[in-house]
Amino acid sequence: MRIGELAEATGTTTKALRFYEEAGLLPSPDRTGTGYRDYPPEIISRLAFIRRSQSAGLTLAQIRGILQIRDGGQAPCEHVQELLRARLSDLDRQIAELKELRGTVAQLQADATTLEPARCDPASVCRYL
Amino acid sequence: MRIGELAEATGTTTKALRFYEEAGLLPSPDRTGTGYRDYPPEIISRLAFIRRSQSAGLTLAQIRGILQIRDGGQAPCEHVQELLRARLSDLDRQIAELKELRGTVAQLQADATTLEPARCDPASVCRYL
DNA sequence: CTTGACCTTCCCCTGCACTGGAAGGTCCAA
DNA sequence: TTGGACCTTCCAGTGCAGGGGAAGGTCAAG
Repeated sequence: MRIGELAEATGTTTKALRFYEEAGLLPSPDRTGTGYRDYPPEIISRLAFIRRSQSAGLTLAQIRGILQIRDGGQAPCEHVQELLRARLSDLDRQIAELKELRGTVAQLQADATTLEPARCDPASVCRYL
Repeated sequence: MRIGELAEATGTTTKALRFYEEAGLLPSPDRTGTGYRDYPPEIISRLAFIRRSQSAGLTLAQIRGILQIRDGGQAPCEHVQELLRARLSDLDRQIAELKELRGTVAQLQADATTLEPARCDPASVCRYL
């Protein structure tokens, strides 16, 4: 199948497909006599995997790592487990950071709506921050 | 004061100070006879404001907006209130998104540690994702 | 035979907040 | 006078995941 068909079948763009190839996530496909990329149907499930991985918040570099293990003939199970563990603790950290920031901003915002401007000092720009 | 002193006094770098000037957050300072930037001491409180704003999660573009209002002779109170409101709801949205993602990833990770590899289909790369 | 949709490679652009480094000028102490 | 620490400008790159668009080749229908 041609690149446009594949893009439509997988809900992505031809730009992204060429980019994935360049980035080592997709193998270089065969070419037709006139140089058009000619993909085998199996490539669709590979792209489905890429999309599932992305929606789990993995980066393309991490996904490439998994694919390389699989392409090397191994099962990437343990590597995937490790990535998921790391991703989870990273998410916990991010959420905690954002919650703390939310607390700070909420306080600033509360002050800003209840306190009177109270003679802002122009030199310090704004007393609400 | 020279740029290096100012950088040290405010805990930033000379690179960042020149960048802020270029980005319109700092006014162009006077120059010495040989072209060195020569900052007045008041600039320190402006930089303190920039740092406070950054730690509240505002972007440099937003901070520039506030500074421009102040430099135009107005008090930026209302604008700041609006920015904080927007920032707060944006944080709430981000936190909700991350929590949802966390739920997904936690489920994937739980499956990955409890389920046996169970004949992964190499064509779909990894059954855990 | 031409039109329009598709394909190719190529390079630059996006947002964010800087950082690194090169090439050259200046200041101060030994 | 020399050396090192400072300063200047300018250009390029970082990470992330592509997007935009130019210049040109190809395919099928009318």
